[in-house]
Amino acid sequence: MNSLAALSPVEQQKSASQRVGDQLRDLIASGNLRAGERIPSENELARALQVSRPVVREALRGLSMLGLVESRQGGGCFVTDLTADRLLQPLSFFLQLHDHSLEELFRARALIDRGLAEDAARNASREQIEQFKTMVGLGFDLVDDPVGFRVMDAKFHALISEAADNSFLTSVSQSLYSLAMDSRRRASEMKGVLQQSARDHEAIMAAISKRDVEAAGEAMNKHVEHIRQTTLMAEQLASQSETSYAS
Amino acid sequence: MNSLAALSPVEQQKSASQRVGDQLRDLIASGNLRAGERIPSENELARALQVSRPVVREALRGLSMLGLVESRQGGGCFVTDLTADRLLQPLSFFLQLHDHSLEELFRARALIDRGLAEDAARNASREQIEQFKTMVGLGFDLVDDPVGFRVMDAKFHALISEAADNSFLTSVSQSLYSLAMDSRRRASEMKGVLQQSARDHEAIMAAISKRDVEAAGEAMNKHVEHIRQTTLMAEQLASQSETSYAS
DNA sequence: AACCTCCAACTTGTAAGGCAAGTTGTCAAG
DNA sequence: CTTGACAACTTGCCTTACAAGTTGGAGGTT
Repeated sequence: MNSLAALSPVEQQKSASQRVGDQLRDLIASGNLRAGERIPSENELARALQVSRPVVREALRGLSMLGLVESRQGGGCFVTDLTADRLLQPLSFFLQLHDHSLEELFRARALIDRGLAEDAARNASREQIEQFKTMVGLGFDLVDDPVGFRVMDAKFHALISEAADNSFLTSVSQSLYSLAMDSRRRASEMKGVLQQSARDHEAIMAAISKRDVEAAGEAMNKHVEHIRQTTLMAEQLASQSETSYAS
Repeated sequence: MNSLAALSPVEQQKSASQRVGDQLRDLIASGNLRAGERIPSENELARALQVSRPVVREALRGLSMLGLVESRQGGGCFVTDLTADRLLQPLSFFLQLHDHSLEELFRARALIDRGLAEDAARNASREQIEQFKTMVGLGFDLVDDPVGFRVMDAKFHALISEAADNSFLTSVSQSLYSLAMDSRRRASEMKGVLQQSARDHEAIMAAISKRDVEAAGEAMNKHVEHIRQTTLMAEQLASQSETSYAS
């Protein structure tokens, strides 16, 4: 019998600033510190927590990088609005790092948007379906106006999220959407791309208005697949011209 | 014409520690600092960047909270392994904060796990399918051992994630999984629940081994639906006994 | 009395120095 | 060759100090 198995790892107590940061984070999570609220000054916190000001500062800086708080010189430190895109910003670094996972992200978006479209087909109100119809009509008018189309496209996806009524999935979907936006911008300049998107939107709208859950999911799946293909194509073209420029 | 329109917002220069943090983060993102690599000491960085040591410390602390670096007292500061679950840890706070209704989270998990099961059916290797089979067999032996079954269950879902080979979705799925774990613990004590889960696992495994993508997704969907029902039921029972105790 | 100006107090940003605690590599003794 | 202790280095934490920005109120003006 190995006596090593009986040994518990040495309790590595976290650093003081880590503990302070955790406490403040829990205060925010539990609602004791609400969005926009002012946080006691660094000196007050230091006195209250029996630590030095640098410790408090490091903790606040950490929370600031996580998007939980925001400090204004001379003004004090405040809890941010705690919106989804702010809190999910570290996510974009993760994507930047593992950039080989573009395929993964498109797959994720396909899954999630398919689900959102299904739920939209289940829950959409009369007014929302009317909005879908006007948007689809508008889309066909904007196939030669990339900027205008992208604005409409964002609203279209937002409306689906709204109809699906799932704030968590909406947050994730929007993060994925905005992450691919730079690449998408290039792709939307290409010929025929927006035409295809307009047709896709029409198919999605038709399925939702008919309350056909499965068809809505399937149409959205195809839409994301089209976006994936054209976006990757645009990326390839961009990197090719880049290398030819470098050589 | 409004002359205000010509004014650009005051260039609010970020704080020094923020800039230092951004620089280090970019070094990591660009691969100049690789996973596990040692970061120059705080004093060296301070000299190199022409700032004071507290500034460097705050930057490193921020990156540490983001899960990018890890400092050991006396040992130095190192880039972490940069695994997905470490980098996506802020996500669990986000889930905790916006207490999205349990319904939303279950719906999200249903969507994502359905997709993972579909991809697992597409990609699973021979060895992984063998592992699935042994796990399913083990599951039926553990229907009277809630603790053992939960361990197996976690491995089962982890294996699906592994087979699906999508680190992003895996992280989200695991976050959702562990988030509902406390509630799940209660539910798994109930009669028949684990029996149903074992049968669900069998159906999922069968679909995957047959490479039936759609059936795998459908089986997983039903599985999550069963989990949802029994978990919510257990929650209700718990809250009922709680109120009766309080009165 | 209402309003404006200015300043003092407060808050965050940054710098510098110092000591404690932990790790690591080296070097000498066994 | 192994082992032990020591020295150098590194992070953790504290203190003090000043710069830069914000805020609110005192005091004078209208």
